[in-house]
Amino acid sequence: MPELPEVEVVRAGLAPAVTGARIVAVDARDPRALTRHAGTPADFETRLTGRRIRATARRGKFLWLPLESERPGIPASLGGAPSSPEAIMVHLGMSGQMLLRTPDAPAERHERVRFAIEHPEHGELAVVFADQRTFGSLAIDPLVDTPDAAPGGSGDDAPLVPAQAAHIARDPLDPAFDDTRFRSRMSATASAVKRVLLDQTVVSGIGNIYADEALWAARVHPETPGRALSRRRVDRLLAEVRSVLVKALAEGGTSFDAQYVNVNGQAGYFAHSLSAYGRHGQPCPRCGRVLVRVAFANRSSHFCPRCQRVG
DNA sequence: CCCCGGTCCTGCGAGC
DNA sequence: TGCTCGCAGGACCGGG
Repeated sequence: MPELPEVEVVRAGLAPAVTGARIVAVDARDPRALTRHAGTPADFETRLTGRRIRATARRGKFLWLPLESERPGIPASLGGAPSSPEAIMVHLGMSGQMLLRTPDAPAERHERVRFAIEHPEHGELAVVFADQRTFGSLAIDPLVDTPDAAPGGSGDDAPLVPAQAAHIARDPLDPAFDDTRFRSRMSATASAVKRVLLDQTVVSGIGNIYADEALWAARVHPETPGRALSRRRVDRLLAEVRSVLVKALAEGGTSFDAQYVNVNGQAGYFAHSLSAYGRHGQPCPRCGRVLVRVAFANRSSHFCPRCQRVG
């Protein structure tokens, strides 16, 4: 559910509170939140305590907090050897939340990890990772150079990306997104176009909701083989992908239930603007035909059988 | 190599 | 009214 717009809302919400803040304490109370962390929960806690957060960054649905390279207490200017760059990697999965709370705030219902931070201007805060379905995870991950030397993602100019996200394509709102590569990947596959949109190595940030919305807007049937789309149709689809992501971002993302919320626990408004997703049985906003839902790749596709045809 | 489908997890709501 | 079961899906992995 958290797709690009939702993760960007979270990143932008965290940015002013965590940029420049020092991590005072870490409580990794649920090891299931650290399944992608190479060490133990205790290792996660001790390696982060005392570190300073340099920035916030996002590529697709992956969010990370780059850390200052200086080791705690030993500035590089005083001869302290800088550690190789690393970041706190965050993936919200299906139901993960990053919440900003007061230092003494009671535990959240599905709280997994809590950071106590101290910001030079805002003072003490708690950053809480809560996650009902436990598909989300945190990790300390080394940062590696981007092959194209462009910034690793939105929010940070450094040409660095977490190793765990290095294989993920840039997202369609990234200025360094490669349209040509996207077109060639699409035209080279027999896979259904929707499967390609969901493939994070082709284009990142799109999940089931925005895939269905973009396909509806572009009048493309989700099962159309990628290679059956003309260049013109691929360009139109990519333009609609960008359009729907930008609109959703402007409305704070899509919230159906209490799962997706911003850092203050508030819902987004884009659910009211959905044209196809979750609207099966209701008329197509464009032609009036009843929208349908069909099983697709262990999830569902929602589309208009009149506006969206294979081929 | 390419493509597809199974798997993890928890809470909710539809339906009996 | 109370229970059970199916569904929601992001990313990864293994089989065909």
